[in-house]
Amino acid sequence: MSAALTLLDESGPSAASIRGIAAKVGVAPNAVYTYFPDKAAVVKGVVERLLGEVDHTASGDDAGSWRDRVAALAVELRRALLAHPGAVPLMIGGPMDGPHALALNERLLELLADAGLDPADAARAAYLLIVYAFGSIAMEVADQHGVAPMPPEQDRIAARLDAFAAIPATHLPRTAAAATVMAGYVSEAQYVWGLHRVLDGISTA
Amino acid sequence: MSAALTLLDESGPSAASIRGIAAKVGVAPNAVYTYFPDKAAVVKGVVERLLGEVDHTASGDDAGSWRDRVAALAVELRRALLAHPGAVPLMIGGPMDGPHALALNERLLELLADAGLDPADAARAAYLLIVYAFGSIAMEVADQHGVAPMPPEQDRIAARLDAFAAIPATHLPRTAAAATVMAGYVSEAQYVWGLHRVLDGISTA
DNA sequence: ACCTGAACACCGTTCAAGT
DNA sequence: ACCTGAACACCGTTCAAGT
Repeated sequence: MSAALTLLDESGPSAASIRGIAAKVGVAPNAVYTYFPDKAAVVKGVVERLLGEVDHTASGDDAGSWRDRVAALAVELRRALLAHPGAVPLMIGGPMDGPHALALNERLLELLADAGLDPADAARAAYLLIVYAFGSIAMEVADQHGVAPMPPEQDRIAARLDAFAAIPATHLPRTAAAATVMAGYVSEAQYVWGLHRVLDGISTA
Repeated sequence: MSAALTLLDESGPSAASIRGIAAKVGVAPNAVYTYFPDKAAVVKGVVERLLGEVDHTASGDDAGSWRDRVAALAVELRRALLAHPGAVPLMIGGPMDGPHALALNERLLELLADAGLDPADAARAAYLLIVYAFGSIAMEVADQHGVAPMPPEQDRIAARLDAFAAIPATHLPRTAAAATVMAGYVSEAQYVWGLHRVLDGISTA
């Protein structure tokens, strides 16, 4: 059942309608209410399903430093979420308190405890990392959804350059220059760079 | 006209419907299409209106360090957005490329240039700060919208404690402990703490 | 230019009824 | 328990028509 849900947001961008799901499963719209009390519950199910796709073993059990392991987990999270970009906007819509969300948080807290942070600092640092990861991924999806079905990265860079060419360089000189700079970066590189700045900040806490 | 838009999302949480707006203005639903081509344009207008509410002078012209000025701007941004919590989910829905969004970005780049960052680092750092601020505010709104119309902070802390009391402490010991820790923090304090960790990270770049 | 009434193809959700 | 048909109160959007 919930398998059909993810199949749906693969096809449509924000076509996560109850009626659409029912049609895809080949059933009447109201039959969905046998399994879910309302649409919010369906969305929650999709979010949990997606978070379950995150491979926690990506942060190896004894691999490198705690920083590398946190970074690997964050990159794996991004990979899992960007596999279904249409579902990403649904995550920030409501609180993430399902089992898979909590398991991810637990894993993160373990890694931060290994880093030597006391529980209070680890709690705040974990929240910071989660805010950064989900915020970054959500903005990435928001900035690109408009061009049709997922053009390759190099084409999107060109599109970004075109879009920012309209920025009035005389009135907003720094923004125009920054746009040129950012257009040269691959999204994942920016994500990883920001992640390491956050990790730097946490290390000083 | 756009004044009526913000008035609307003050009243309703996500009642930003075209028909609802039209009713509030006392006009037929389709009359809205005289001013906006479609709903996306209306949303864009609301977002821009809200970003225009940010007081750029909050980061004083010659006050303290560049860090204090960036922090003041970020806190002012949070204040402006949380004044209309219902509109926050609309911001991450689409790209923010309006005049006020660009002006905010320009101001941020100025402050980072004052900090001595070269244009390339300033561009990436500005994006990181924007991701953090909007991501943090969006998650803050997402975590609390469910309890009716904005209970005071101290009540929400109690609610958070109740919500996390259900966390299985045996299976997720660190998450349970972290939840207790986080419940003791005021949202703005966590926001400012994370902001300074990000600023620490930027300083090391 | 600005507004209306009426209609189109959608929503989420409920209710009574069937197996 | 699981599904259906029919209906309710909504959406965003279009179109022809009025001033």
